[in-house]
Amino acid sequence: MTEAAKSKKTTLYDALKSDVLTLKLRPGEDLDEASLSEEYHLSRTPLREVFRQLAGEGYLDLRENRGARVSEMTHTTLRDFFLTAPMIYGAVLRLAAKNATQSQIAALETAQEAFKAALRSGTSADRAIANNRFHEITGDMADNVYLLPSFHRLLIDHSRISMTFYRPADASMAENVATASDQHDQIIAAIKQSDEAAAAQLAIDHWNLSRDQIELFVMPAGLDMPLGAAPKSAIG
Amino acid sequence: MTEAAKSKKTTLYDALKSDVLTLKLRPGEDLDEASLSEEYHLSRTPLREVFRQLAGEGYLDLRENRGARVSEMTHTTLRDFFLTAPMIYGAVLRLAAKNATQSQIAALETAQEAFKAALRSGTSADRAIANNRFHEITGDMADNVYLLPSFHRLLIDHSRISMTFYRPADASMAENVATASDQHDQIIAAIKQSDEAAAAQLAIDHWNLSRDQIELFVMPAGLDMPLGAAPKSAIG
DNA sequence: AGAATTCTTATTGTATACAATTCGTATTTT
DNA sequence: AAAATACGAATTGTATACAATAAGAATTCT
Repeated sequence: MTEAAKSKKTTLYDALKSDVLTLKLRPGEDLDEASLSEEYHLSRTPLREVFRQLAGEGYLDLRENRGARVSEMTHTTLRDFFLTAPMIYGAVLRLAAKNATQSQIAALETAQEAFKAALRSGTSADRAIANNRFHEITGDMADNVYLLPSFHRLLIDHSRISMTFYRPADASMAENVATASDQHDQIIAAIKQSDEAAAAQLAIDHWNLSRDQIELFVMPAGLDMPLGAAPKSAIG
Repeated sequence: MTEAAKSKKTTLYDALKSDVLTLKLRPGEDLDEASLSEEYHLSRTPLREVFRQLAGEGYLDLRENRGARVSEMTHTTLRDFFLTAPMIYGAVLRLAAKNATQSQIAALETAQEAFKAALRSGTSADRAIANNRFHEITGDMADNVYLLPSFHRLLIDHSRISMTFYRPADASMAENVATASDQHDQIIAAIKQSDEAAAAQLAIDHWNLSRDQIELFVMPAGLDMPLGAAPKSAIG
């Protein structure tokens, strides 16, 4: 039964990660040991170990005598994110272009196919998970223990930010996502050619696209009102 | 007695961290749950939770059914370290110069005094811990959740590398350490003046100094042989 | 009534017992 | 004798019981 038991722990671990990335578990949300323990058929002891690990990786926050909650997204999150991500991801893709193995490249291509499939017929959550998987593989390629901790932390919020600032119905956003897919293809090409400079530049471009998407969300296209119409009350 | 119990867990946590940083626990060394449990008067349950947390922070590696060991230093460590550290630490000091509060600056000055005291009369381990503390505070100042995970991972190996490549008896190395202390003073000054560019440059300088120290270790000063003596074999 | 305090309940933290796996050793087999 | 297998001891993983803390409800006091 240990195979099943280990699988139970891994199942819990993977499920919590996925739920955090897709906002099924919201930032700041409390996690109840007892109910999760029952839900995943696992005692509290291994469950709490999983909590600790996820806290170390930045998915959860642990507070003394007050249980675990999903790590917060504060008002400084977006700013810090876009300040840091280009540097870290530029370095990651540069190293990926330098170090990627053939099997890793194959894995990246598979992940990109899965991402495209999610774009065609998946939910927003499917898309976020597939996208996350793609970037995780570039992290594997970079293979630098000092870079990866921050990179992984960035990927968590990248997924949560994408889930937050996306309206599937918005045409501009749909186009943005298609562009993201194109950039993935270009990233693969740059890595295949060991073109470090191109890979680093694509990292910048990729975050700029994310930033554009957020702008589309925060600053929607103005309503098509004729001049001289009754003014709408300002919000805020 | 929860105050004492919590303190026990914290004591274990701090002790293991310190032992890893000072190489009292060597890279790759196995940790025995039973004996540590006895030594720190703590049952295995909370002990294993501490292991998980330390693993998440990069101090330990956990292997399924095979216990915990101190995270390894491989042959790629030095290279990856000096490849990554200038970028991360440059960014950290830049943000520190931008964001530091008065109380943080006071804490940094206190840490620097402690570092100087360790230089005068402490052991190598004291020096390493004091130095680590100094840099940890600059991390607090930077206050960026995406940067800190990698920064902390770097600090772990910075300490271990320093402990490895240092001979107190070597005059050049002693001078190097004095220079490091001067650089700390300059870092404090740059932060006080909110001089981001200077802070970022000092980060570069500081790692270059570390690299010099390693070179002194790997390539010791030539013996004082008269010209015409048997040539020494070149290293590298 | 409002504030403070005590008591109850729910949740978190720890210890211990037990199950499962790994590792070293001894035995068997070729 | 070398390799393979099987056994046994030591170590790791999990469940459960219990202790300690925090949060909420009820009571008391002013």
